[in-house]
Amino acid sequence: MRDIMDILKALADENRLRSLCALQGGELCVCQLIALLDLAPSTVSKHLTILRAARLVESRKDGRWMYYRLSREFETPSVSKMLALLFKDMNKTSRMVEDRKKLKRICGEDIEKLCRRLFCKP
Amino acid sequence: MRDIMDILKALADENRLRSLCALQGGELCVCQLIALLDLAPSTVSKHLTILRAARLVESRKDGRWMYYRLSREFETPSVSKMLALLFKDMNKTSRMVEDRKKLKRICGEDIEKLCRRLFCKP
DNA sequence: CTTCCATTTCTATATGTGGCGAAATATGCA
DNA sequence: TGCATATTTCGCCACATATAGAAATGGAAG
Repeated sequence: MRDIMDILKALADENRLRSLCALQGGELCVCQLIALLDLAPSTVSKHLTILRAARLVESRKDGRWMYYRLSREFETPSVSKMLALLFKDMNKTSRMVEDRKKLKRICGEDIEKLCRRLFCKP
Repeated sequence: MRDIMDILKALADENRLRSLCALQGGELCVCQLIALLDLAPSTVSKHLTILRAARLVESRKDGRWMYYRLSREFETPSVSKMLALLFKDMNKTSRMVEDRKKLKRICGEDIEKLCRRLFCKP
């Protein structure tokens, strides 16, 4: 029950849903999600912590960058199917159509450059 | 997107989930849900308003009593399937097992008597 | 028409949550 | 070692939300 509530609470935020949807295309670095959501790094990090606590995403560290991806194994098969159904509806929304376009641009960019741009350096 | 968020936010509360699960067995009067959840009438009423706004439940008035039931038609077929999967997991939790027992007792009682007992009358 | 009463609406309050900025952490590189 | 930097943690604030109690609502019954 606690697990189910954690999952449902994790899903009940627009920016976390956007993050999950973005990860459908494969793993993303935190800075890419920051660029997508247009939120402070600390805020995005917090959201990702919540998603990971609910076991909806997994992370791996590669050098200076932390990559997040959708979990391979979910709490129960039901959760996996629920998420698939949720994505089916979500992916149709105009918000997600926009996000996919934005993400395409972000992923086309070199991560080093993206980070420099994000943190406003000379 | 707004609709999806309304549904997910409605699901992200334990007492609202308990209400939905309870309604799997058929419609219930507000006072029966009050007895099940053991919350103030105004609180339960608010929860039901949120569930109805998300179109997860429908209501019908019968005399002095208001009955709630799960919606026949959901926003999209995905929502209906999602809910079925959610119930599948939820119904296994000890909380829901308890609730089903409690509900059986509540439904065995006459509604008039239940209400009198709830509002502590002589 | 008045009273009763199940439910809802209104008001107040306490707790939870999303957001940011600053400081801490951890990693790569010179 | 020491510096640069991507991410997380911490502290705080604003706002949302769950809750209860009081007052309002709208049928039922007399």
